[in-house]
Amino acid sequence: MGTERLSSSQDDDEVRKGPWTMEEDLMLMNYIANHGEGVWNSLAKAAGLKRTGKSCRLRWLNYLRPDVRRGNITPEEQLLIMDLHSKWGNRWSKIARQLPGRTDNEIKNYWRTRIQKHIKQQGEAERVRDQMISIGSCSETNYDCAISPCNQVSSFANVAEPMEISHDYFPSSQGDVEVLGYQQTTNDNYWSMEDLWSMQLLN
DNA sequence: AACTGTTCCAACCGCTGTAGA
DNA sequence: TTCTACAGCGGTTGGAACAGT
Repeated sequence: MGTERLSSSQDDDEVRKGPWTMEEDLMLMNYIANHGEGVWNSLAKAAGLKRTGKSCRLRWLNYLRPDVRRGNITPEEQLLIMDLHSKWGNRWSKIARQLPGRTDNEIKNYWRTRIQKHIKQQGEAERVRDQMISIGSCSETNYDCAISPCNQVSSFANVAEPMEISHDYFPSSQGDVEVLGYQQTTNDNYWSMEDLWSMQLLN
């Protein structure tokens, strides 16, 4: 990324990398508006862009396409992503096709950031639990550590590959709770929604 | 205000599948 | 059958933006 090159007479023949400039965007948009999409390598040359066809394709599909929607993934979309991911795993493009205007890249990024957050949170929770168990101070009445299903679905490190068991990623944001129509009302719930998903999938 | 850590996402890379010669 | 070019996909990374101290 940080490899963006400023144009110079020496670099004129080189392939540009890095962030797209407004001028490049306009060139690509104008060309496609006039000629339509085509073979991307020749399109890049014909449009006068010093980019690879691959780069042009990616820029168009993920950013410039008129019907592309970015940001503000709705709770409904969240739910659909979760559902489809449980069926198909990391088939981002397949999932994206079910969400009009969304790109595989965006869904992939969205998923990854959620997962990474969850790995961290769960990892910390497990470490605390382990410590509590090891010192024998785990209360049966107010702490869910003893037989927590979190210990069965060990971590997202495992989930990353076989995503089929990944429903336990449910983030704890309010929107998700609304989507689920399920709310944990007290702190003595032994099974979180994450855990319920895990159990369902393990069965 | 300055610094540091974290999050998010645009873009790249490498690989695979497919079509055509 | 093999080779080449291209499209498409999923994984990864770099850095800007943001949040916290």
